[in-house]
Amino acid sequence: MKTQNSLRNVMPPLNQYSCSLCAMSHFCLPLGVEKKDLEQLDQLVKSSTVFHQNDYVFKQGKPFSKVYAVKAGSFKSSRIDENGNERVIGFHLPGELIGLDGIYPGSYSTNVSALDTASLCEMNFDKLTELCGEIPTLQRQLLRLLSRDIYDSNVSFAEKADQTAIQKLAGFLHNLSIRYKVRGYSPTEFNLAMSRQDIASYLGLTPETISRLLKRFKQDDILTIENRHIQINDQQALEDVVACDNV
Amino acid sequence: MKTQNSLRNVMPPLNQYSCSLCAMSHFCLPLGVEKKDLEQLDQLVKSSTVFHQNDYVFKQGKPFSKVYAVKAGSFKSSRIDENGNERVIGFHLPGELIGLDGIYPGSYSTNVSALDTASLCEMNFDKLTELCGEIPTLQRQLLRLLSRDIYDSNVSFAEKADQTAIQKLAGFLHNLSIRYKVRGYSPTEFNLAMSRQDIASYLGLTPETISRLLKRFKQDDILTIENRHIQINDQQALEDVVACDNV
DNA sequence: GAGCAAACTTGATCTAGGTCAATTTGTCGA
DNA sequence: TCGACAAATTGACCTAGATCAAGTTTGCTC
Repeated sequence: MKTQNSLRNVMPPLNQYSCSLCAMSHFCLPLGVEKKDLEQLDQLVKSSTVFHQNDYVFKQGKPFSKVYAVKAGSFKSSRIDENGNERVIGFHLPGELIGLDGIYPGSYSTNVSALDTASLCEMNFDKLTELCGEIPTLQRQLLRLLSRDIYDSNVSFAEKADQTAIQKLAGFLHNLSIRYKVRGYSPTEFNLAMSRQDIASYLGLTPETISRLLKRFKQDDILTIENRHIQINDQQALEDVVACDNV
Repeated sequence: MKTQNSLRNVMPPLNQYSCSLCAMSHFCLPLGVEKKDLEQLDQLVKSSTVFHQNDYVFKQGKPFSKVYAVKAGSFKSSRIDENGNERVIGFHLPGELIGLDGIYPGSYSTNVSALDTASLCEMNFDKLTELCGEIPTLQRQLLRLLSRDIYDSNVSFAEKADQTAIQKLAGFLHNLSIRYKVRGYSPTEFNLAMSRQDIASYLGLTPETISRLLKRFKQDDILTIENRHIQINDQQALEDVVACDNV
């Protein structure tokens, strides 16, 4: 049974109410924090709030007070522009922190919603920073996670710059694959939690283009895709497309 | 004399060796920190390292150990891709922190170099985080500054998405103007510290396009520009271009 | 202040990906 | 199981901005 589940990005069991028992602790805030200190962290974490598809965690402009850690499933963050168009900023997988963009302005700057049935841990940010004053390793990890967001956006900003549409899409799929792999899911077979529209918005393309490019990948046997179920048949070819656009 | 200087983005005097005396303390780490605590911060800050045009602060891949605060002048950060092409990530003005992207990977992920004669304060990051454990307001401000980078990149990512070339350029100039204004420089007359090539790279355009668009702005009397000296004649028109592309 | 490389400008042409419009397919509530 | 609405696909066409190729300025070095 375990083998079968690991083929898909299904959720791990939700009945884990402690950081020390959580499967995501190696990606999340507890990384590096000693067991005895984790008890203090546990006390300020409200675990496993469950969300269903399209449920909002928070909306753009809402006063900032908490940060969230993805426990299972996926979330998307987006912003609505003055014309009412949604622009997807990112997708969040288990172990990733959400809401860090709200510290500076004092209010959340994005909408965050669940893409499938998913769960989060909630932490009061003021209490978390207090605890960071007492536990240096926790402070260090919080800073690392903030830095990761900066690092990731710098790298992807630079990479996307001169990429063609097909390179962007190949890079996106490869990135998803890596992130699933690191988390113990299959890197070659998973369900896309997001719509073509979401992917297009995130990559700065149109749904029509996504559709046409996926068709090309299918024709070249690089991947098998049916609706939102995707299987990567040739990971190397996907990487080759990212590296060079003359394919 | 003071009045004349304030018209341009000239550097403030460099002989300020204490955070409590620094003109940028309201944008930088000291914000919100009490006077008595600032003495401790002063002790770990190495002030006013001077850089000349094209001098590197650090290069991509160098082990992370320090963060830097811009004291005067401007810096650019960029990444070099596998083909050797430079991609500009951002421009940094006084009061902004540099190097925060290095915390997570443990090495700097960008090249940072001076665009003109400029100066920095250096801080050992481990010592800084230690001090944050003792001074909650300092910790809070460090977190706010990290969060600002995330916030800014989210917002600009979303904004640039559906913008035309002229909207991006108008937005860029308007943003520079605002940042100068906040820092007490003239918002309407300043020198562009960066080349057309740098602007193009940052906006995901070509130098040719930048050149043609600046010409349009000149023809429409929205701005006067001679080489790198720029004067914004109609700030409102600039904002109108950003808001709507049918101009 | 002469010489030269780098930065910038200008014009002509081309194309990747957007736009618009018409189907087709999938989903979900009653 | 049906019906209606949203998501995805497909095709025809178009345009913003890239590319390529000269020029022209600027500013730096000796």
